[in-house]
Amino acid sequence: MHQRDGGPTHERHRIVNAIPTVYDVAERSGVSIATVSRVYRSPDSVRAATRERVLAAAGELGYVPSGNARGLASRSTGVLGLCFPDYSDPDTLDAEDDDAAMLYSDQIIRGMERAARRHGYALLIAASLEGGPENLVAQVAGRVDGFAVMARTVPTEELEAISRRRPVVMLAGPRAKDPSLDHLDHVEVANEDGQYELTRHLVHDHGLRHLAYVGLVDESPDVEARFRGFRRACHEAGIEAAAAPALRMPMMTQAEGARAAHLLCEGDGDRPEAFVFANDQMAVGALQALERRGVRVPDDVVVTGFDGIPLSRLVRPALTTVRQPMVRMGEEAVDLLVRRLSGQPPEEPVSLMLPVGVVRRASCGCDEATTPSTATPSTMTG
Amino acid sequence: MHQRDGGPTHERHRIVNAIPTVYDVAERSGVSIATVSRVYRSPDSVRAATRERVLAAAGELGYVPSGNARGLASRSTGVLGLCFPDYSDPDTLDAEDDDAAMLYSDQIIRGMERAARRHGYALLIAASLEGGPENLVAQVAGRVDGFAVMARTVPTEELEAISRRRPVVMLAGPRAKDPSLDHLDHVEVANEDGQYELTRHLVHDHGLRHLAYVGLVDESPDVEARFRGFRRACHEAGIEAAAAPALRMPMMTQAEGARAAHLLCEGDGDRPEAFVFANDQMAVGALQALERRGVRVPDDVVVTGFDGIPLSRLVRPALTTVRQPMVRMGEEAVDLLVRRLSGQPPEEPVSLMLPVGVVRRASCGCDEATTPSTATPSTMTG
DNA sequence: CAGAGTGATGTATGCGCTTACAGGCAGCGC
DNA sequence: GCGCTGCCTGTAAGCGCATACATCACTCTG
Repeated sequence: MHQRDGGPTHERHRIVNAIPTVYDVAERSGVSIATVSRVYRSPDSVRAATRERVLAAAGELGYVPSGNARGLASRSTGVLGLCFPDYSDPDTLDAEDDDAAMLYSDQIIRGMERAARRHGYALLIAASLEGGPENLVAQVAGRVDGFAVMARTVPTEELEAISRRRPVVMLAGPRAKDPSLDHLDHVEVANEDGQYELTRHLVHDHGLRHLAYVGLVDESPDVEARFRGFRRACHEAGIEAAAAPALRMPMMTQAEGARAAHLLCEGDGDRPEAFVFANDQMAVGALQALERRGVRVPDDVVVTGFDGIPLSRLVRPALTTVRQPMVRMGEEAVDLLVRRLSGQPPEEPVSLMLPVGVVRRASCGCDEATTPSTATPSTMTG
Repeated sequence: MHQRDGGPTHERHRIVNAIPTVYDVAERSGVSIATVSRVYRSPDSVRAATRERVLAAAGELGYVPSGNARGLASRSTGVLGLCFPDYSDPDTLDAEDDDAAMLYSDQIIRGMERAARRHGYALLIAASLEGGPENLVAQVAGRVDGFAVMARTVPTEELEAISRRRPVVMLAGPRAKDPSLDHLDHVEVANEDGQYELTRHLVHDHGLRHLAYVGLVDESPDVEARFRGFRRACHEAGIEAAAAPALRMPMMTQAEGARAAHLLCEGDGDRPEAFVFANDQMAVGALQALERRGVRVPDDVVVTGFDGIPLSRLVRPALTTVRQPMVRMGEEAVDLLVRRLSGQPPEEPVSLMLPVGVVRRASCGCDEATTPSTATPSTMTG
């Protein structure tokens, strides 16, 4: 059936510019397709002379093994995937926030790519189009051995169906709000503890009592966790709600951060002593807005962020923040996937909570040189 | 041959946790596999009632079409690829430069991902491991419909063979130093003209005559082009070589930038009036080093960068630089690939040179508000 | 020198899907 | 009533590779 000697079924391969296949290489080097395959899969099992002939023919033809065929026959692709949300507005390609917004998912991509490569995998990435085709996950899922999904990127039910049959790890977000997904591996960071530590630092070490939390976007479990940490620290310090209000912003961009800064400054003279932002981008925006208003940081007001993006170190004053190990998150995700792929399926789902570190810099009044402290590393299973 | 009724050949599918296939869905919904396939490929060609049944069965089974099988049968994968160099040192995971170094390839990834998604493609990325397996390209090439390669990521001959049969576009670097690759599409930015314009700005508008160029790494055609632009501007202004020396650094990191700044400051009192860096990272490193030395920018010395990374806007003083449209570069690459994939093969190779823009900010003595100028947009074919 | 053992290669099948092509079955005009 | 036309569905043949198994040419052992 697969003879290459001019049978009409393979006429296509006589077309000049077709992509060469094992059959072409086999014919040209005078061996069978099995031998060609072996040259690539297990070179040692082929006599050296034969191998050379085959490789020479392959080189002349520009032959590259088809990943599709290989994957189909061997039932594995050697590719891992990542689905992440596309936060950016496609119309504001060169806008300021566009670049900055990139950092979070980029670091994860980088971490995953790096770890994947270590394990011999490539990485397939796909951002979910805002209101785009739902089949995104399916597209990815159908081409990879396993994949990671950033929280709230994919409809729960779809994810549930897919994840029944292949390894999926969830990134960020809560452990598994939805019980139908609690069999998934999961990687998150210690959002609550990190924000708790940072807030505690402001209260204890700097003696601040009037704090404002900014960035409580609904539906973001990460931000909710951070807010819980903030409230817990306030509560423990005996600061009542009135002194620790929260500002809910619709987005977490630099522009919103600037807007929030203005709002807080115009609050009838009782400006909070500290603006505690839910992420670095907003804090950076606020820093710039405050500079324009002539409000000095940290002398007049303390500002903190969350994430530890590179910018946070470079703005002036440098931003006190909580560093998230985003690259590592990607790496851990890949490690989990690889473990699932090589291990026996019946294994307990794993949930990793990566430690975060409070980074004390100038924007809270600390010296840049101060040693960072580490908050609550923890790993749990089940 | 493909009956699912218990023939021993398909026994595997009776195993509990196997990944479901068209056969399983077909059996469960009482149709043939062709109909299942049609439900996904051309839903309108299937009666609504039948479609529902099939989708219901698919949902219950957690069925996802195999991208491998689909790709094999339809001879296209719906995936585009990118091979990029991995500049980062794997041992310095949390080092400063690690984050910053990310920006260049990341922006391209982002641009490609975005454009790919617009065209219905996913993106497969793979960094070339330093001294790693050569088959990287092959791995990618075998799984995609077409791909982009960042300059000097892939051995020429390998690329030549592969690119004979499928679309490849080259990113950055010179048009095609190697004539065996001159059939490739190519996207680059106007490095020389950008650096020329920037240098000219320093000479004409700020009256500087003593400039030092930093970052002439050998083997980087982009940096070489920039240096040519620098020299051309100097030459035209009648500045002789002695007044415009060049410092060759082995890397283009922030640390190297800082080192370069120190070297230039210790040059026996005749410190240059301007440090012209080949990229933003070095310039940012220099900025910090100079601040520590108590050298004021731009009052004591002017500093400029190249790239227009987000940091450049946020450091103080904000960095005068040349903005490269890196995201757009990725998008253009994808557009070229898509065009090749949908068009008739016999089409002239295309070379795009994307325009860059001089961004005048505080580090050269300009106000941040100054309007950026644009250097030499151009597009050529052939 | 026969038979067992070994290494290199060929043969044949199927991985899960797409897609021409072929059929079945309505409704239509004649 | 008959053939025709369209619509829907089934049949079957690969897509390019991996791999179990068969084959073949030798070498080795007794």
